[in-house]
Amino acid sequence: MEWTIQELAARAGITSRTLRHYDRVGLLAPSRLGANGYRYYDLGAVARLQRILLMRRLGMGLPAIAEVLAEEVDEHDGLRAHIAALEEERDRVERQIRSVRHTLEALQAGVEPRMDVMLAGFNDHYKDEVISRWGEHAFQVSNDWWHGKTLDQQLAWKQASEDLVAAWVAAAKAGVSPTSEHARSLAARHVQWLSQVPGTPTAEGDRERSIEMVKGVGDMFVDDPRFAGMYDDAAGAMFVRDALQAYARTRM
Amino acid sequence: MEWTIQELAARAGITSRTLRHYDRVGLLAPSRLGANGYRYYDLGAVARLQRILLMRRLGMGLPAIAEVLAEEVDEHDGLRAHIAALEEERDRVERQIRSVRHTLEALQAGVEPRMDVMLAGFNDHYKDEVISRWGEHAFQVSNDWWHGKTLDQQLAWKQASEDLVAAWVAAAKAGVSPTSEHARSLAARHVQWLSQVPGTPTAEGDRERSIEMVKGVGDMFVDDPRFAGMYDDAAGAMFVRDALQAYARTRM
DNA sequence: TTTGACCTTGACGCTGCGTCAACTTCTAGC
DNA sequence: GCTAGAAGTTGACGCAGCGTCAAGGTCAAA
Repeated sequence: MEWTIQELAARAGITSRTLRHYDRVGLLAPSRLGANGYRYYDLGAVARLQRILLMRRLGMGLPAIAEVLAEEVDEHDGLRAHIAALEEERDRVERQIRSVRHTLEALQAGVEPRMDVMLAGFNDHYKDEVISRWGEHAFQVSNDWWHGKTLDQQLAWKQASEDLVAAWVAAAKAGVSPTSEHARSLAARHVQWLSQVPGTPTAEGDRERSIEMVKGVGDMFVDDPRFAGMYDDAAGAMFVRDALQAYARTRM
Repeated sequence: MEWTIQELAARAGITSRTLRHYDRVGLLAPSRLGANGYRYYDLGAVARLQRILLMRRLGMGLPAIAEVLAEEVDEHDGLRAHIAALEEERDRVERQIRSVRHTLEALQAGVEPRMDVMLAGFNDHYKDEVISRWGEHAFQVSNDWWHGKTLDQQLAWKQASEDLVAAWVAAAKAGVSPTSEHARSLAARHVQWLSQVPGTPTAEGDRERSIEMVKGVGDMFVDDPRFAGMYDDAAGAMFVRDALQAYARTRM
């Protein structure tokens, strides 16, 4: 028994283009090639195609399927790995749903859903940076913490951050010295504010790493262009940095 | 305040390539274009970019985002539609997980996980065809029914289908007439077998549509190349068709 | 022999950028 | 003022998995 490309395609519920594609990428060659160039498929090819389509329906990529068919990988293990990947995908979509719902709620409450730039390091957006700066664990914990808050709690946190920024800006404009008592109290407030977030060294009582983190946060104000918009001039950012560093050196 | 492309990119946690892309596709143009061709972005552009990134993080496509920003679509409605789409995606992944788990079980039980071709019309693979032939409802119901069965039940169903095919083949080879009593009893058994599946007209007691369906199933044996492999020759398929049609005409 | 269905090989399109390549322009230190 | 290096620009290809023409050769039935 032998089938033409269209017959096999109809039988399998796919198009002939797909079969040509599989031929081209080496996934499924026809069992016979006519003198006219026509592709003919026998039972063995049909069986192989069925395995391919089975795996494809399960969402596997063609290279992965090719690997399995080449028996480089055990089929059971391949499927198990695939289940794990699917579960992760489902969880990702779950999180997205929660996130969009949250956004919608915030919009309906008349609040800007965009998180404040001072949250840098504590949301998904800055995930990579947080991980590289404070480790995977810190991201996981702080991210879960943030998403576990109610909208009201998030608003309170946002308000606190805005108050803090306003205080910093006012002090900078007033020409206060970074080592003055006022600057130190602002820095203390800043550290206090940061230590609310679980996963940070400060929250975990790790003094050595807390000091490093506070210094690092100070540097970010000057070095990181994402913070550039927060102050009218570079001097403001430098003031915050210097105040935080002085605090870290002498009060922590 | 104004930023260069790199500054804005760093601020937003994306690359300059992305910003150029957004410019090219008309999603976000720079607020100013230098005489040297450099792109400069102001606060308005930053705000627009933040809205873009917010929506993108929610998984929306760029054209959809552009629509929202063009205010052709209400933002709330857009998000609600997006939530619905995400929920559907999550459910789809859910179903996939169940399907793969099922496949793995079947493999471990030493059973071929590929459903029998006689199930055509009652599994995902033939979804489009079932829907076009018997409607969306039939697909939903029969698909849920199939996936709700245990492995043992599926195996029993599969065995019954194989017995039925064997009986048909034997009768065809024996040269039985399609209108003979033997052929009629086989047809009755076939209809009985099909009526187990909820969602079919037969199972739902719709006599008119049952007759149509049985005739249609008969036609499929001859017209549909997916059934071609079930019998050694075209005569076998024609025998099954004729027997089913005779049964539908006289006994239903 | 014609007609229409089916076969072939290109080649572009889609999504959202990543990643060279080749070239110009700005910035900072000497 | 010079020069190095960082940053800017516009192409253009690549990715996954085919869909979808285009242009032409082949086959089966009337």
